Amino acid sequence: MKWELNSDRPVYVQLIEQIQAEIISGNYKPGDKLPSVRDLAAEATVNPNTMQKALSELERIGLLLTNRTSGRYITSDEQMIKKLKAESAKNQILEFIDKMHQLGFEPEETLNLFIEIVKSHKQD
Amino acid sequence: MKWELNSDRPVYVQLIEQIQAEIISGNYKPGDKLPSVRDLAAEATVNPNTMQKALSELERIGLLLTNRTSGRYITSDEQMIKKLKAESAKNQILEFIDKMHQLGFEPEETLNLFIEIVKSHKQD
DNA sequence: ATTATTGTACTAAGTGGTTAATACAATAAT
DNA sequence: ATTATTGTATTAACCACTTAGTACAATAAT
Repeated sequence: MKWELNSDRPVYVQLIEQIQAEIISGNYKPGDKLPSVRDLAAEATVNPNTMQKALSELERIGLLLTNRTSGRYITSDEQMIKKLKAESAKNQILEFIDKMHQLGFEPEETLNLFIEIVKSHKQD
Repeated sequence: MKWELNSDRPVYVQLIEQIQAEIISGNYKPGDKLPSVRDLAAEATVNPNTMQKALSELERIGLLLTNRTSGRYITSDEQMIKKLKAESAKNQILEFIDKMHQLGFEPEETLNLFIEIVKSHKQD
């Protein structure tokens, strides 16, 4: 797993988002075992405490489960993941519409611009 | 002007974004005079230093101009604003596509979901 | 000339996130 | 039984952001 971290927002929040995205997108499958906190921290070049903070939060949400010393696992609740995926997508879209609206674009214009850009990117 | 601030990210960054959006969307017109730092700070219930920091940055970019004691003004360079608007929109769209891709959606799927949501929101 | 308003600068204190270093508890592996 | 690996907890230090309070310089308004 490759990590993309910057200092714009708390690192632990970015870790949460990226691990969650890996689960939602299916790169991490339900039931998969995660590397240890220390390994994950090393991989992301982050302090173990910071990684721990992110994992605890994901556990609180229910996306991860801990088996004391055998490690941490992705939830096997596929329904939950599916639901989370739909929710996340909707939130992203609404947030996007809102931001574009703040810039002065109505949804129709936004849609047209979006189509434009997708087209021009296909040609690459 | 109404302000929407949270503690997720530095306040001064959010101030920059929101003032910039007001200019781009045309709510602030080229050449318009801004309220004083103190007034803006009071309006946003933020410390004057924080507002000052945001305004300085916008000035550095060239969006604002200062006339020592007569106050601050929006740039009259309409071309610059227009350009910024196009750039901002494109960045928002690319960022959005990227986030959706991280969730496992290809641009086509994203487009369909987007259309779905815009439709369902029209019916409100 | 005086006053009020403007932007600007500075210092001190508080908070939250991050790193570092260390230690402990539980258990899988041997 | 012993060892290694796991998650977890604690303490101290550092840094960026924010607030608070104050002060100064320039100039528009009077």
